[in-house]
Amino acid sequence: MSAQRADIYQALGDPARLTMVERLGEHGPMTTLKLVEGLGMTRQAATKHLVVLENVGLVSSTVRGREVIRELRLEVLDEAAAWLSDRAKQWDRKLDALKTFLEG
Amino acid sequence: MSAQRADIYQALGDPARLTMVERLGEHGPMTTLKLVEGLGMTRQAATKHLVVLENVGLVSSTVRGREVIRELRLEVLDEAAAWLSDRAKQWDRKLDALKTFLEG
DNA sequence: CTTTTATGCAACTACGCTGTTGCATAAATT
DNA sequence: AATTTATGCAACAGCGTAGTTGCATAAAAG
Repeated sequence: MSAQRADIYQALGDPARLTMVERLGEHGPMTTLKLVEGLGMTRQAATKHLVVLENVGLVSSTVRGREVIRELRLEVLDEAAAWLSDRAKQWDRKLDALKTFLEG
Repeated sequence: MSAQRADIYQALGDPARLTMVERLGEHGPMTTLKLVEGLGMTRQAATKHLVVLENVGLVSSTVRGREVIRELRLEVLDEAAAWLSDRAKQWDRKLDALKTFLEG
């Protein structure tokens, strides 16, 4: 149902996580420490946010030596964006038709 | 910053609220009681969700007699969808350029 | 080999969110 | 006028989330 669907928007619905997503989109894959810079929170807090993003598939991680590289999964973000766009368009037509029906 | 931005996705990030948005999009404006049908929760719980949706501008309400009619604000939903779409496209180009740069 | 760096895991606190019940109000209905 | 219907408001419980600190580990650097 809408449960899984909602999870992605919930993941995006936190300022810290949205900022992380933006950073990954603007500058490409990076480590946890790079991501946490300027966020005003500890590394552990940031890690938790990254786990949330990973659980919904928005971010993937690769271990490289002692580092963990986090990467934005654009396909997933794109799918989430497209779903909203499609619904918005679809409902626009539907509600428009409903409106003209009620008026006419 | 991303705080206000995140609020909209957080509002969408709950199964009950997302279902309400879908219902409003599919069937047009309706009362709280119509909206709560089949959601498996009390009217009061549903009202709280509707307040959340209203606070971020996704839903507006009109009092008609003893009823309150809730309506989906498509412009706001559309804006939220467009923002995600735009970012997804923008980052796709950016990360693609970064990738070919690193490879080449 | 010692030290620094990057990270994970666990326990704990604080707070907010979701949902409930109970009561009050005000508009339709009969 | 009495009843039903649609709603709001407030207090409360439960639970999850966001954040912290502290300790452990393992790779890189010196």
